[in-house]
Amino acid sequence: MIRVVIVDDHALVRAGLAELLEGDSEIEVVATAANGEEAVDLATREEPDVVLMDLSMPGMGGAEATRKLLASGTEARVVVLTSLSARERILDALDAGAIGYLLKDADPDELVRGVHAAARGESPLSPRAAHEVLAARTDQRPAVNLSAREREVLQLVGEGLPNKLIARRLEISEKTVKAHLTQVFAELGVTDRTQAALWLERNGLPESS
Amino acid sequence: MIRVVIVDDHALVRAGLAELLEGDSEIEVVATAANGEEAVDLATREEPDVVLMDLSMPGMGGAEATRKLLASGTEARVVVLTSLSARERILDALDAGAIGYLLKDADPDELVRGVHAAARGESPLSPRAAHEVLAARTDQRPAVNLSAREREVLQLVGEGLPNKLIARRLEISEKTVKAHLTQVFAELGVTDRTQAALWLERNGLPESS
DNA sequence: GCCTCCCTCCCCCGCGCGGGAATGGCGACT
DNA sequence: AGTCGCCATTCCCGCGCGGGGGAGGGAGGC
Repeated sequence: MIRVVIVDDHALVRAGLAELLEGDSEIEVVATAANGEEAVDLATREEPDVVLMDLSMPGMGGAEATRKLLASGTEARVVVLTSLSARERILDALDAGAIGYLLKDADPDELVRGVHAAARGESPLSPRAAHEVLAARTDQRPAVNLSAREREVLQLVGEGLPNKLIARRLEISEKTVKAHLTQVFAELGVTDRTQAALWLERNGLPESS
Repeated sequence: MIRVVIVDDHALVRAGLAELLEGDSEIEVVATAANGEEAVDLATREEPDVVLMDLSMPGMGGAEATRKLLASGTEARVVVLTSLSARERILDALDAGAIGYLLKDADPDELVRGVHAAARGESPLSPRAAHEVLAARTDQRPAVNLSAREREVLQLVGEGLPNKLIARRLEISEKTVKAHLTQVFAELGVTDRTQAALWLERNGLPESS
C-alpha cells in the first residue's frame, strides 16, 4: 500500500482528493493536514510514502512546509498540487525538494498515476504545468539583484508611498530615495514606480540574495 | 434523486466533489462544467435540481453565470461554493439569485446536507461564511461607483501605462484621462496612480453597475 | 595597498502627474 | 419645457517624478 498524506487548507478539497485516491486499491490516505505546521507534524509521525502538498496556504506556505518536512528526515516524496491561476511559486517548491508537481485541474487518473509514480521515486510532471513553468522561468528575471536598501525602498513603493514619505521613513534624503529607485527600475526592467509596485505585488519581494 | 451539476474550473475539484456527493444515495451528479458558459449550457439542458457554483473562474465569473443561468428559466437552485481566502464577492452571487453558499473547507457532511437543503428550497448558509460575509460587508467599499470610462482608465493604470499611452489607447486626449483619474482616485480613496494600481490588483475591477 | 560595490548626497532639466475650475452634452426626472 | 445631475472634455498651474551625471566615504575582496 502507498501511504499518502494530503495537505490543503480546504477541508472539502482534502476530503475530495482522499475519496479519489481511496478509489485506487493500492493507495491509502493515512492523514490529511490543513496547514504547513500540521503537515510537518503528521509526516514525521505517519511516515507516508507520498505527500500531496497544496502551495497556497495561510501561515507556512507549501514551499516552506516542503523544506521543513524534508529536513525532518522523512523519506516521503512530496508532490506539489497546485492551480495555475494563482501564479504560485512552483519553482520554489521544487527547489525546496518537491519531487514533482500536478495541476489541480488535471484528470483524476493523472493524479492517481502521479501518486504511483512518486511512490516509485519517479517525478510526476504535468506536461501542461511544465510548459507554464518553463514560461515562468524565461519570464523570471535572471538578475534581480537588489541591495538591502533598494529592497526597502521598493517595498515602500509597493505600499503606495511617495518619495518624500519614503525618505522620511528611512531617514535619508529624498534624492537618495530617487537614486535607489533609478537602480531598482533598471533592475526590474520597468519605467516608473507604478510598474514597480505592480511587479512587487505579483512577484513578491526578491530574495535577500 | 437530486440531480446536481458541479461548476468549477479545476477538474480535480469537480471530480472530488462528485465522488463526495455520489456517496449519498439520493444525489446524482448529472454533469460538471469548467466555466460559466458551459454551466449555463448544461443547466438548461440537464435541468438539474441543484447547481454547485464556484465563484472564481476565468472568463464568465460565478456571479454572472448564476445570473444568466437563472435568467434562462431553469428551476435549479444555485448554491455558491467558495473559499474565503480569495475574497470573492459572495454577496454579488447572492444578489444574482444564488440560494445559499457553502465554504470549500466545510465538512463533507455539510456539503451533502447543503445539497439536500437546497433541493428542498431551503438556504444552506454556512455559519462561518455568514460571519465572514458580514465582515466583508463592512469591509466593502460602499461607494465604488465608477463610470464605464473611468473603469477603462483604471484598468490601463493597472497595466502600468502612463497617461499619454492611456489616452492613445482610448483615443481621447491626455487631459481627459487625467480628469477621469482624478475622479477615480476620489472614488477609491487613494492619492495617486500607484495606489490606484495596487487597489485594482488587490480588489479587482469594480462591477459594471 | 587597490579595486569594487554600496550607500549617501548633490546638481540640472524636462516631462509626468494631480488639483482646481469651467464648459457642453445627454438623459432622467418633474 | 425646464432643470438637475452625471459624464466627458478642456484649460492652467505647481509640484512630483525620473534621467543624466558626478562625487564622497565606508566595507569587503584580491
